[in-house]
Amino acid sequence: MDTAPAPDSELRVTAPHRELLDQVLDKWSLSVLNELCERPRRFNELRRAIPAVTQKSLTATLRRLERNGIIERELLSSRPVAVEYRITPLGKTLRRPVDVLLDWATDHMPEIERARRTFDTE
Amino acid sequence: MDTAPAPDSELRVTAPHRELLDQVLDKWSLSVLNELCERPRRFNELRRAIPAVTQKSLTATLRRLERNGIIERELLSSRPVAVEYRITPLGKTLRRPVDVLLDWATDHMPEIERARRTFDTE
DNA sequence: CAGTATCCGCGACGATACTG
DNA sequence: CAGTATCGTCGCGGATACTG
Repeated sequence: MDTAPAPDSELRVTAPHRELLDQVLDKWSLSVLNELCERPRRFNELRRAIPAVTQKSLTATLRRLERNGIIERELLSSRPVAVEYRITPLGKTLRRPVDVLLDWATDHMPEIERARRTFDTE
Repeated sequence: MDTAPAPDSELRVTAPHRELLDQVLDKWSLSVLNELCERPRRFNELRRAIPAVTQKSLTATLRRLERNGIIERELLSSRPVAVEYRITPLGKTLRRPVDVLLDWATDHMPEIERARRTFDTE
């Protein structure tokens, strides 16, 4: 090899990585994941659980997560039509990284807010 | 307590969490972090290291990370003007969560690509 | 060298209305 | 109930030009 890379541990931020993170960590995905990690939900259950999301955005989020194999959609053949969304085994593996990230955010939020105030007032 | 929450481990996706993740995991932040984790860099060093980024976006990314206390900007009083960016202790704590996330992405990329192909062809 | 200023396109997202 | 369709807004990010 010529360019002698990787000093300690590489971050490897490739285009596919970025695209994947954009799909999986987008605005509503974490909230949806949160709900579906507890138990399967129907569409309107999710709407009620995440009041700020619109139909359109929720549908888009669900499709995106389904396409990436994170969640599953099952059409229950009942009277008016019912759909159940549940997390897949692959989706469950995403939980740990997300938890680590949210723990980081929670732990360092005070420090970050201090940094912001300092930055904003000088 | 009344609403008996948290079945296993809660995800806690609050608005501040989302805002923070948006600031810290945005399009170019991971690449910048990657570079600055190795060693401090000057502005144009970063541009060369991340060829796809524009001046404007790089500047914006650096400001945002600086505001959140993730990186530091030092103005070196040399002849033409030199600026050095380096990661802060707080910034270093972000490394682990990001690594976990990227490892997840790397590990599951094949499975995810399979899921996408399946979804797209049916 | 390290930015700032300006213009602009494009995709994300919301609001609203309609449907099998 | 679980969507689709349409319209409109807004802001990110790119392209380009200029500056201390």
